[in-house]
Amino acid sequence: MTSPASGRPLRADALRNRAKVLAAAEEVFAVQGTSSSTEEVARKAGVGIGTVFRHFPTKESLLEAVLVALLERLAAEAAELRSSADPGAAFFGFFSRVVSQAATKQAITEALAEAGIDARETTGGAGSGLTAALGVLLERAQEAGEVRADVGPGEIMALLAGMSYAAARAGAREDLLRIAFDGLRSRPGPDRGAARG
Amino acid sequence: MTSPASGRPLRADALRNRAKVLAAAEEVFAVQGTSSSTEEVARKAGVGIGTVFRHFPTKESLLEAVLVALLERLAAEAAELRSSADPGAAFFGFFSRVVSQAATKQAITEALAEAGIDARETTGGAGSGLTAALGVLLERAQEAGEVRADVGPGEIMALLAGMSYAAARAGAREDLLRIAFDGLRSRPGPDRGAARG
DNA sequence: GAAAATACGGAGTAGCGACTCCACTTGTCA
DNA sequence: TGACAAGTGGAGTCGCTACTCCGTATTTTC
Repeated sequence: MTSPASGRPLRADALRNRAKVLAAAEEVFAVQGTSSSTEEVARKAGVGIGTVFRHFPTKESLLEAVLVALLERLAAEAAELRSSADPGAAFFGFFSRVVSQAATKQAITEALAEAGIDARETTGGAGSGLTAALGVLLERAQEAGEVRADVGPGEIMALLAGMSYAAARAGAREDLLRIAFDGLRSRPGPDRGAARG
Repeated sequence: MTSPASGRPLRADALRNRAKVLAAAEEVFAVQGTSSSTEEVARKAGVGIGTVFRHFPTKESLLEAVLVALLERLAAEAAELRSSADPGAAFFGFFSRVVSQAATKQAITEALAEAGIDARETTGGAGSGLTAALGVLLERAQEAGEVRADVGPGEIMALLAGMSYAAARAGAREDLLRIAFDGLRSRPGPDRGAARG
């Protein structure tokens, strides 16, 4: 992602500007939501609008780049916890961290929701790295008996997105996580038919 | 809401049109999201744009009217279940129903999220009726030992909004509800410090 | 059933936001 | 260091959408 698809590498100043735009976009989208204008991003980055569009030809492509960057960072964090001595704490701690970040950074919720869609369709999309890293954390926590055995990474991604959404709007983050975590820890009992549609 | 704040009651045709607009707005917002244009609503209702704006002077006021109507309907449903013989089934069944509706009707998720904000601030806003009705269902389920005692209506509203969001984007509705319901049923154990931020 | 009051429809206005275009600047390479 | 390629900035275009205005139609009232 540091050189154009066709031809030479980017010029030094262009590379610098690209990074500035990406950073600015991340901040603007995180705080004010993804419907913020491209001009706002350009202003924050200290470049002209033309420059933004040169690097990211549509708003959608800019948004996508930001979301991918967010997901990659989360995936890296998850990967670091892979060999933690306490798999339960690693899993639940990571989950909490993501939700608490999302409460102030709206873009994360959207990234998770999109990645969740990907995960369900098993398309090797943007979120596959996070899904994979999360899968390892999940598996280890399950082996340690800290998380019920009948859930997969896809459900966790969806739960992550849902909790992030709820926490960002209504507060009550800790109460919600308490409920979700107890649900994740509980051994599946006999089906009481409660989830009928 | 059937006569203007100042003066005479609405003319018969105006009353008719108001209802048509409200119904059309509900459908359009539910299916295509709340960023659909007012013109789309007018077309669906079979009236001119001028008529829409005569009844609802801003788009925001139209949206609010739709959301309030949705919340009132949900509150009425909840109220009907108040005297059910099986409080657990009543509570969980209602919860499932709302989430499964929200999966296809985006407006519901937004209404719930707004109501969740209301509920937390104890503002007697649009969602207070639903929060109250839900509170009764919750309390009865708690007395019957079907739901843990340490959650209140506010958390349930937030959970409802979060699950609706997740179910609408990522699917996996039943899996998510299974986790959430087990979390709601579980007796609160010793604090394992998992919900730290 | 006619006058007065009320409501309707939809062309028109205003403003915003994504995206383009090109004269000008900056970096690269021999 | 000069020539050329690459990149920049921001005024301008285009399309979309919330909202207004007013001539016409409908309802109510007496």
